[in-house]
Amino acid sequence: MNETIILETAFRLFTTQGIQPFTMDEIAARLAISKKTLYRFFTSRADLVQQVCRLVAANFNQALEEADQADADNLQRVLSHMTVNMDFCKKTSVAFFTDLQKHYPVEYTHLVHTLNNFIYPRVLKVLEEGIVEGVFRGSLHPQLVVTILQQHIQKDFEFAAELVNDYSKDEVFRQALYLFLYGVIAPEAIPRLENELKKYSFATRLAQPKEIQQIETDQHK
Amino acid sequence: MNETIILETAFRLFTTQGIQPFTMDEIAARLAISKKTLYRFFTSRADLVQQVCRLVAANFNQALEEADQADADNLQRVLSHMTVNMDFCKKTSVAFFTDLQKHYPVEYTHLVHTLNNFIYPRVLKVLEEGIVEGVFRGSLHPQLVVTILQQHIQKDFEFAAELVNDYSKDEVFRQALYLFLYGVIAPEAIPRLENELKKYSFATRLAQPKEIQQIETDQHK
DNA sequence: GATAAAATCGACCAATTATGTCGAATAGTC
DNA sequence: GACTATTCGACATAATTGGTCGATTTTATC
Repeated sequence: MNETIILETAFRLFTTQGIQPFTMDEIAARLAISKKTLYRFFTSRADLVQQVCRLVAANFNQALEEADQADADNLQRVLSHMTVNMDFCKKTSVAFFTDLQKHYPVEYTHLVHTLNNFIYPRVLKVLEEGIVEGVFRGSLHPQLVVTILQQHIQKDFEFAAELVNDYSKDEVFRQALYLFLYGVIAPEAIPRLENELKKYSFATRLAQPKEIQQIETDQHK
Repeated sequence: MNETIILETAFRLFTTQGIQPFTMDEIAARLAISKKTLYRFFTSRADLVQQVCRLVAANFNQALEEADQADADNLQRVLSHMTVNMDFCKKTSVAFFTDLQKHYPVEYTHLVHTLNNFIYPRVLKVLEEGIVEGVFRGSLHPQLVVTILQQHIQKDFEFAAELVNDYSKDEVFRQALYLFLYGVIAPEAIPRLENELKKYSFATRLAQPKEIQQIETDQHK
């Protein structure tokens, strides 16, 4: 048994289903190891949680850096940044954050701070450059917009968690994304935006039943 | 404060986020009442859980009865039954069932039994009639198919919960639904099925971004 | 507005549950 | 077979949570 396997298992369980449902006994049982072994690699539960948080942050940053690698203009960059963020929100259960906030408040604050510091400076920079370039509306106050965006995403995240009922998480984030993009884009750049969005439509379209498209085609015959 | 409000709050919290995350203190706090008041309406936590389960069952049955009201043939009935079931799966968090199974095993068994008894006899009857009518394949063993269906849905439910990551719950259940429908339908009734499915497409289409449709239309200009 | 009854509060206790420890057992190496 | 490294799971201790109860507030009635 090694540290990586334990950490990755904990990461998967915690981020998808929350921290509290998994006791140290439970985790050890799932890995088919004893608690003693578990405590050999992680000095305490708090230690395990902290390392999972680091992994969360590292993954998020890595996704952003990969997005940055691509040769892209400012419109494309803001889109890819937002997509990374959206995917992160979809992948991560709110339970993870609520459990973290309640039981490891310091760690929670730190993680949120870290995540924000990864994405918002990037978005800010791209917004500022894009405004100069004319792709985003000149009336935008970039710093303020980024702060507001930060608030909105947090709310959407909580909202999506409670409303899995009627709308899919997917749809909530997609709508919020569009709201933001059309909110910042300069009117004359709208066609460009829609063209860029089309490139992303493949990913979002996975959620659309092929059967129905088929049926419609049949109808048109 | 009255019993209904408490019960409905607990119902909403439990079914969407699981039972264990909500202590009696937490529930009381959310309702802005004291524990004493809470215990005036529900003699124990087990009592509250039990009543929530009854409400779950009642809602499920009501949805099925409403579906039965409509004047429909056997194909339409099987579709509406399956849709009710699918919606129920989408609305209800797995955490609710896993918590129930672990901490209130008797209640769990009873609820599952009750839910199954609501839906599967209905599906069985419609399948049997539909086979005679020729809308479903004559080679089907209805009783066996229903039992298998029951197993499959349970698995899909667990699966959907773990994979919220990459696919939306929506899509998992939709694919499973199509798999079942095309699995039982008689080849000659496929056009009818596809026609019926089209009526449901509105509901499933909510998940499709209007913007993208718009963009596509623009492209075609 | 005085009095009684009903409802509410939240501190408290007891029981459950979880974390973290430790001696014993097992596996591997020379 | 002796020595080391690793694993096991029972157990003690700490933390959490279900459930109780007297004190207090609110409501109803005269």
